[in-house]
Amino acid sequence: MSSGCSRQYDEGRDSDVYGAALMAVSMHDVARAAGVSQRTVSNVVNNYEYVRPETRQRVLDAMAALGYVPNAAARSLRAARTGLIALVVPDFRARLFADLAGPVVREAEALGYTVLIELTEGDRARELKVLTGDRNQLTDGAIMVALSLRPDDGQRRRADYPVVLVGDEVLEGQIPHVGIPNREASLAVVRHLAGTGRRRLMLLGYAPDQSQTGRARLQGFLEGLEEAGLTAYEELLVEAGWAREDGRRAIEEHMDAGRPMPDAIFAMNDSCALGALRALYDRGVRVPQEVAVVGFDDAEEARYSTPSLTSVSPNVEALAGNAVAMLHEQITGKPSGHEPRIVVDFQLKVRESSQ
Amino acid sequence: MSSGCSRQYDEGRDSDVYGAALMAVSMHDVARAAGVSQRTVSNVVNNYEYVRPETRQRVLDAMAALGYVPNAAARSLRAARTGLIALVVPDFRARLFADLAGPVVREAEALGYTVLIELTEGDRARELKVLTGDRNQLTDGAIMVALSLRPDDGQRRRADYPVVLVGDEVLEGQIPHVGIPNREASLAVVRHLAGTGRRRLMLLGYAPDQSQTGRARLQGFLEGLEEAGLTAYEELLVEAGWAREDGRRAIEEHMDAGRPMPDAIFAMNDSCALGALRALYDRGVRVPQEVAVVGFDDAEEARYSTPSLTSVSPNVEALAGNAVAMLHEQITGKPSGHEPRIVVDFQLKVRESSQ
DNA sequence: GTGAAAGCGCTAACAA
DNA sequence: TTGTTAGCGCTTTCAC
Repeated sequence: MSSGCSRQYDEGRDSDVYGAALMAVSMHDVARAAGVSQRTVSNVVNNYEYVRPETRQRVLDAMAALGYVPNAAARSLRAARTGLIALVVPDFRARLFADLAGPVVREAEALGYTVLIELTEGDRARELKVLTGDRNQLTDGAIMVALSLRPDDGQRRRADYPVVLVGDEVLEGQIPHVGIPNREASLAVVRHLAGTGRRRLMLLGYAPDQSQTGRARLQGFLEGLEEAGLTAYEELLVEAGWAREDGRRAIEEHMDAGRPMPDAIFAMNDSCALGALRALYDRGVRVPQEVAVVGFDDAEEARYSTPSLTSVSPNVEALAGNAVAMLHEQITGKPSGHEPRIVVDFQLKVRESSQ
Repeated sequence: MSSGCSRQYDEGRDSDVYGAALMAVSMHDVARAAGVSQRTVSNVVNNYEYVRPETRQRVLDAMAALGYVPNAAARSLRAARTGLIALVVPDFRARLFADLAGPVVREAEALGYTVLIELTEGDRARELKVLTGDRNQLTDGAIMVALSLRPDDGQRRRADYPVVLVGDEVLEGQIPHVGIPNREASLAVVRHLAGTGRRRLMLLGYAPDQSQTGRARLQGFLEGLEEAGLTAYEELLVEAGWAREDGRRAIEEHMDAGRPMPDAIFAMNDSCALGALRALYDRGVRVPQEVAVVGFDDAEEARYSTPSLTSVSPNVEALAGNAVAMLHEQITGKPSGHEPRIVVDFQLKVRESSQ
């Protein structure tokens, strides 16, 4: 009962078609079938060099015959690492986060990791838990887009749980970080608009107590105005959320209130910009003839809106690639070739809405 | 050396800030600190009822003091299940797949699962591997959107690896499946168009050797025409891919070739429809006055295009919820309350493009 | 209510 | 080149 049977589910396997997903054939079973030791099977599975070809073949045959599949849990337990990394984002509805997932999965796979997804809904407690490693010891590390962390939360970080932050750099210098070139790109937008003769620029999506992202974009915007010798009109710093409805409503209210119109609108992101575009269309304001519109993120719909939307296109592949690479370095403990802080590059995609 | 020290990484932990992510404090350590047996710690961790409150508190304190976090690998190894399920999709760029991820993660979490993402790029070999369970024994099951499987691939399925297919039902009856109401919704679209006086309907995105999805939508389209007593014009069955550029190009070519114009276009999905919309706009064809346009999927951009796009909105939450529930039932081996085949409901969101 | 101990499947140190 | 074996951290059966 004990020596011959290494598993508890030998009986009733056929009837138990759906149960006990794991717990199939073990190395021990393969070893027995092939007439070798478990060690040899392990050697074959892990492509260990010094196995006689004939032995290897016998083991491979046995594996195929029995349908052997290595057990990840056992391997992880032994190796003290799971090969899993978490991608922690607020929400997949936000386009940029969904766009991040593909490249992250691809980059991770190239380094031998599998990616699992956690959704925080921007909840501070959940974001903190990632930082403090206060979850299952399931992942070797995490890439997180944090929305609600505060500057001093870095203190609470669990030292031995690798984390890379993407996006806002709330925890300056405390955690490795891959950022979006918010200030630089905003500057480039203003230069573009000023360079095509626009003089009265609106910043749409401003908020008094803003995210770092918002502040950086505002800063770049103001710097750009100054550089171009343009006036920063207070009534053209328009408060609004960053969703389409927000952009649409803000523009409608602005016009309804009879406030002076800009000749260019720089929205904090594409959603907001597209909402604005819609409002302008509804009111018969021609884009770009009367007002130019520029967004941020280069969401796919920016390319296909009517008119197509000029937008800042951050290098998402670089974002993902750097994040995964930095995480990998933390996990393997290798000295970092990357700086702990990286800002990826961007392109300004000039389209119909600003020409 | 052996009795007092249960871990090999006791020394040098502080210097080893990044290495050995797992392998932290074990139950054994907590037990020793709290002066109880490992069994008791386990009982506390798992909320076992019969633990004296005072003992429980002592254990909890020790856990907090040492920063204990349970080890998922060990637990999985013991339990013969990992609590992980895979969401296997071709690509996250396709809107619907990304939209699926959020609800799947949420539903899964409610049932105690964590979701990990695998990208197939529509590669047949990778899709097959999911079916045959020929990967790591890492997940308890998989939810897959398969693009390249063939009808008889079901044979090769590994009986004890739970899988639910979402979308196309290539493996009819062989694998539990949650589908999109392609035929029914297409029928509803034609009824809507015919009901608003349209007579010459184009189907955009037809392909000779089509996916099941395409065939079902075609079928619903044709049934609808027949029902409404309309003619199915062959030149209005327009071959095209389903991406925006495809839709745009197809319409451009159609017009350039001087082929007769429809008074309504039903595109196979929103991307394609939005491409068509753009082509019509560029050529000065008014939508919906001259031509109505309808899409499929109810992507977010459909709501915000100009004009906003009428579209079929499949119930994605239901899709995700049913898929996770069906998978869970397979995993736990419970008799299925659901049918092995489910088609979710839908809504036709009528917007400006068809009014 | 709690303790002792077996063993899940695997890797790797030690032997041979 | 291959065999033997000791655990990785956890759950759980069997005692007490």
